[in-house]
Amino acid sequence: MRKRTILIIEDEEDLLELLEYNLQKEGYETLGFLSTKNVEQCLQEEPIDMLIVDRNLPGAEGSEFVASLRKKGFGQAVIFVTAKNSDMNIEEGFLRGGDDYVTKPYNIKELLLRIKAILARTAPEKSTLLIYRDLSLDLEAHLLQVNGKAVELTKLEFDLLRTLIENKNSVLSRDFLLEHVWKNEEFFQDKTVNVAINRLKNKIDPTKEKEYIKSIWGVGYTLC
Amino acid sequence: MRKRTILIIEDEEDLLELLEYNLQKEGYETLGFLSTKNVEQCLQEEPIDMLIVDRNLPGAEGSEFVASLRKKGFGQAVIFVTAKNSDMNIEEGFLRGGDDYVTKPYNIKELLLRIKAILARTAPEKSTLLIYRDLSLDLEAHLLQVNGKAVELTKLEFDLLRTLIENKNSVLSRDFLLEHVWKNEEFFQDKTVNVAINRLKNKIDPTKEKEYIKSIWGVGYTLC
DNA sequence: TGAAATCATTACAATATGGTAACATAAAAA
DNA sequence: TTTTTATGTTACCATATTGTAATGATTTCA
Repeated sequence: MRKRTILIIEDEEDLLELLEYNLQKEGYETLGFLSTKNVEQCLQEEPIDMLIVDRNLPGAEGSEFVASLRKKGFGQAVIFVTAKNSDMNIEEGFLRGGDDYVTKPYNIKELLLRIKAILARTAPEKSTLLIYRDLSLDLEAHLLQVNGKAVELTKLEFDLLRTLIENKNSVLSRDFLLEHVWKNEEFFQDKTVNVAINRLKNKIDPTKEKEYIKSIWGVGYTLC
Repeated sequence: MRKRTILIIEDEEDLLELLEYNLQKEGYETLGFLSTKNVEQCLQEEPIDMLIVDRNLPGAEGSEFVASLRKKGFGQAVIFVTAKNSDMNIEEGFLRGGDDYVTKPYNIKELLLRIKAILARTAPEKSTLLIYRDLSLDLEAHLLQVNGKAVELTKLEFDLLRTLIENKNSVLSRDFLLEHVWKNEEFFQDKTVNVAINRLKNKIDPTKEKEYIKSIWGVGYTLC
């Protein structure tokens, strides 16, 4: 399951750090910014699920910034954080596209709960991620990450690794693999599997330090 | 547009009345209840958009009642109202399916804003702008801007790009695209997709500097 | 220890797949 | 109508992928 990513804009460095620490402890990815600079670019490039924005930023009003994002079509949920507490300000925050509002000094536990509630509504998650050790296979994006780094696989290699992970506690015979990955056991030879496994190994572990795939003599292959 | 209907459970009659008055003034339909009795029947019969629930009801805990509703499949947004203010209680409210939380004595203006924000989220009007990197697709105006500059697309190209952006984290197979863009998978060939993608690429990135669309060998196409 | 079986690795050739241009046809516009 | 535009199809070529065979390494077991 992909981690939810939360982008935070907070000019007080201590507070930003503290917030990131707490969010990471809860299992979120965080991206901290001390100003609105570069935030838009980041939104275009990264899959952000939610923003936490201080309204009192040096230079720009946080809520104005969010309003401009909304105009440009960014739809992510936003929680405003602020020291201000008058009606006027709360109203303005909501009107400019905020989903929730927390006043400083805030209770971190409450903030976490609000985040959870909002994410449950706005980014209902699909679980297309297969994880094995530091391998993560995104079935929809057809993407493999090894220790966080993207590695390109061909369709065959991808299907092969997927089958291995889906059956990570079994040794898979070559016949099994031919049937499930190649879909046509009779047509191919056992050696074909050898070569494919070999190619896969080289791609996911070119330095051969990690030993993901083990061959069981006379039986087949398994993850180890 | 239909008025949004808010169901309120609040045992203090004065407060209930005041709240209903304020909500109606804002243009909502309201349904007031002094206890949880009959609420479920009402939910089945009326199109309710949101519930506002006092947690301190005589007899039942409001949050328990909501939890039981959730179990039965009612998905409406819930705002809890309570005099309590400890972490414990806030947490329990959220965990049991609340979307927001307001403590008495609450500021009616803030409550109204929270209602508005939550309704916007739970019954959203769909955004007319789709963004991907420096591509912005205006679905209503049927207009594409690449880095702020208008680019003309045919209907097919537009639908294709729209589908790609709407599924920007997935690799889309040619079959999927034929089904969703051409609407008739069987009638067309896979090659048709190739050519259409190719034409689209040439329009949004004629100099081939930006690489918006990537083909995944043996799988399909995706934004990158 | 040594032969047989199994497996890893490499190189090469066959095949599948994708890109692109050209053409054909249908639909829309003039 | 003619002209333009949109879009499906085909053909051809480049390239990525993958099966196979050959060779060398490793494991098993008598």
